[in-house]
Amino acid sequence: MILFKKLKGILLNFNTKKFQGKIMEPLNTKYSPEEIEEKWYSFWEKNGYFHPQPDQSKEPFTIVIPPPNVTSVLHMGHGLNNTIQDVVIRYKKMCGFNTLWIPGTDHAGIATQNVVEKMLAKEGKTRQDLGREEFLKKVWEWKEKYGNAIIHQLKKIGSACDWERARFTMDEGLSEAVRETFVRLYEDNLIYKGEYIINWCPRCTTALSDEEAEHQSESGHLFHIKYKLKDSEDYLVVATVRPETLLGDTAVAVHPEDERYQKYIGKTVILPLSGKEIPVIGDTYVEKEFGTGVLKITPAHDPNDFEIGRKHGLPIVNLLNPDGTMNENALKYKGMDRFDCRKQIIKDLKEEQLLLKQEDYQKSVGHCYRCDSVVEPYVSTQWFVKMKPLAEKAKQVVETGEVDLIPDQWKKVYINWMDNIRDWCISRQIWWGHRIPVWYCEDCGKMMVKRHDPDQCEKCGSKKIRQDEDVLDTWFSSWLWPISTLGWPSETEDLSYFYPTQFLSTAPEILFFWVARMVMAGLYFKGKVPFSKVYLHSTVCDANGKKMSKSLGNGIDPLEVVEKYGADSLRFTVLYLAPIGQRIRLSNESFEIGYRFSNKLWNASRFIFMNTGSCEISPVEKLNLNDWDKWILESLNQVTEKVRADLENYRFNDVTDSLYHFIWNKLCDWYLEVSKIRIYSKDQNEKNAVASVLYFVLEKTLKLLHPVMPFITEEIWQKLPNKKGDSIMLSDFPEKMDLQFESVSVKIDTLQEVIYHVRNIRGDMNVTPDKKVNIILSTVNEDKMSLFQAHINAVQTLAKVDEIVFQAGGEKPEKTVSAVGNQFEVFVRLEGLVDYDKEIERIEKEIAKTEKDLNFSLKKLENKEFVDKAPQAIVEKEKQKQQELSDKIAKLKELAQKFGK
RNA sequence: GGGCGGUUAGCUCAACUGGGAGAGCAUCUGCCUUACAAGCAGGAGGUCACAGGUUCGAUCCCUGUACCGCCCA
Repeated sequence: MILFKKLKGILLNFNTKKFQGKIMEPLNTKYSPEEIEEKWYSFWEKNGYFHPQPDQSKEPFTIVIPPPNVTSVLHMGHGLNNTIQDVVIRYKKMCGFNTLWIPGTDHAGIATQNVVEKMLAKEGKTRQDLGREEFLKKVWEWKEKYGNAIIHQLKKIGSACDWERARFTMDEGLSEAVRETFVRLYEDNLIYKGEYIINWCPRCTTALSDEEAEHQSESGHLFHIKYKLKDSEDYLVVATVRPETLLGDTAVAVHPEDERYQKYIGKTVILPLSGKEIPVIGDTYVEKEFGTGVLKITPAHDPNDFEIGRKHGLPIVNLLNPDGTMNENALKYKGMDRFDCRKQIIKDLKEEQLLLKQEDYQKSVGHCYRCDSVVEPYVSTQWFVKMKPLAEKAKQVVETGEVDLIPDQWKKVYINWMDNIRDWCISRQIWWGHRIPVWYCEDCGKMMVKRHDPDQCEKCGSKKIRQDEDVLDTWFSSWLWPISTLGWPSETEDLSYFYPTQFLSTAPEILFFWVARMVMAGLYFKGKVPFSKVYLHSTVCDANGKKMSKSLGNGIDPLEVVEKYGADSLRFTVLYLAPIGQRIRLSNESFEIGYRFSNKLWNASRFIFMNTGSCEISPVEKLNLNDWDKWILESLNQVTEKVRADLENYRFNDVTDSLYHFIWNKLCDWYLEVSKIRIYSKDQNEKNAVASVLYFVLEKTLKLLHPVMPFITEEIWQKLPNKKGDSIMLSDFPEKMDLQFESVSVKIDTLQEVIYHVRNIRGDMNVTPDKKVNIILSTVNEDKMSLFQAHINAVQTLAKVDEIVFQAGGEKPEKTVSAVGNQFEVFVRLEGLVDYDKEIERIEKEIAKTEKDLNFSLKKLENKEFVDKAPQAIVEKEKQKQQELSDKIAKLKELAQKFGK
């Protein structure tokens, strides 16, 4: 067998030499993505196809990439997201837009600092050992060395990004944008500094925004603790999930209408373990039904308590050091780690018999989104952006559809968030990032917020000024991304031409972090929404439906997939498997879908090249088309229309599905097979005609597929005799042609039905493909008769038939096996004896099936209400169906009777 | 606790505005037929989660239940 294959290869290679005419040499026998992908990527890049210039005669179409972190490596989520963007960019380019896709990276303050600190830790050093300036130098070195890796990995999957416009959030220009933004918002009273409760990561020792604290459900306990009343034997029982914070309690609260506790309001309780006296207050915030109905108030360590504390003027007692150990306010627990402290306090409460009850309870705990440590609600002085004024307009543009979220359901989520928006904590206690442009005078205490670094105090002239130590949240630079990458705050030509952008594709989890804030920034600083369409792509999961993540280690490396199956296979597969708004489940084997499809396309193309070398290719308009030609052109027309519509509606899985079935099931299974008749014919005119149609269809098909599979389509397209231009990337996306070929589909359906019946009989009767059969086609319908007569060849070739005899109705011929079609019968003549038992079994099975259908149809038609109320067309259809089924049953019964004798 | 999705063939998912459900993979049978065995031809496989309701008619619309997932608190 192996020998045979090898021989086949040699023969093919030998044959191809003969075919070197006006057509370039055929494709390699084997589809090898690695041999073509790099070649074409550098071809596109070298020729500047990714790098547009503002051109007033053309309409721009712009996408900004969601900038990946400099610390991350390409994962499957990027694979999917960037495939989607690339499909849109390439499609729009082929539609004649002046397209720009801006790539870039994000400095990822906390994450990057963590990486570099870990490196230092290996040398036994801390960032404090180096000092701020030296440390930042190290981070930049690291960034230059490793930070661009991810963005270049995007090239492997074919991304048509304009690399000359690649940006980084810490670039000079983008830093200027950040500073301008900060100062302007401060001047407009939208940025303020204040002491509030924020999320604190004790491991990163920095504040986090609400969005950066990820809440997870964990099993814990609800502790019932006895708080004794002052000068009394009476006591209150407080229920809490965090007993370790009780030393920071500054009140105990009950609902003012709670009959059990009303009388205690205004009294004083003794705080366990410390003996401190704190008041009992009344507040409607307390839920009477929760726990015991008595709430301890710890303003420094709970956001709700913080609010109540403010309302009641309670003192704030902070128990924690920035690193998560207990401070002096924790009295004898000072210096202990927060988690050890909890254990110790529970133990001590038990010993003093103050712990009355401990019940299981599911609690929600915040974790740092960068290092996963448990974050602490923590009171400190931070910088905030006032969100309400910005949110108002940002909400409106989504409500009106000026910014369209796809799929639709995200609108509600977005609007809900905007309605409940809270101020944004933007200061971070780290070194890597945009330093806050605020200076303080050491002499007079003056605070200055400046666009340019000052060298002295503007009030007292003192030179002793120092800049705020903190840096800004990374998202404070990424929310400017659509404007800053185009040059803002400078009014550049790029900005005025390419802004606003048209499309954004991103992961749903950063809808608030990033998308919502970009809308705010775009509106506030530029007066225009930053994009009109936002596509929130599917979540990429493993085969078990678990989200792929680094910590779970269940990710699939896209680069390994590209190496094994090729970028086109990766792209096709992720789109094919990602229905809009759903999860996408991937395993390593999933990519075989794309690979098999690539291989199919490759081989189909190879077949065409191999057999048409000597052909004269003419425009299809000049050809005398047969029914099959018309049918494939009509099918092409339909798929063109559908693919266009689905691309416009971002239904990427429908795009891949339509193309898959057109290419595989129509072009390859039928048209290519039937074209073999003419391809192998001796008549050169016939050969020329079919070759012309084949190339026409192939060229259009490749273009339709190019946005999804850029490499393989370019490789094949470049070898077409009928290509025009330098690259498929620059060609026009196919448009629907004006054809009037709808009527051929009925004809081809009938022919396919005949072929299907013969194949079915062959299968049932175990006739191997090497044995040709003779058949009799019987019909009283004249149209069908002439159709069959005109297409003898197709039936012969596709059903492996030798001789066809036509018969205008009448008796079933002897020694045949039969099948009943729609207004025709097929009789397959079998050598030797026909197995009558088997034949009668076949027919009876068919009768049973048909009768079931007929009964259903009759039941409907017997229903008066159906006939009266259903639309006329539906009733007609049903009647016709009933007629066809009855006819079929009559024929089948007639046949059965013959055997019954 | 609030919000948003989902439940269709053994598995993963489709089905445009209601008119007796499709694909890929897996499976069974036959086949190296001169593009492709990563292939071809044929077959089997589904009370469309459950219970009500609207309708001549419900996988599709409405209500409720169960289970799963995501987001927010």
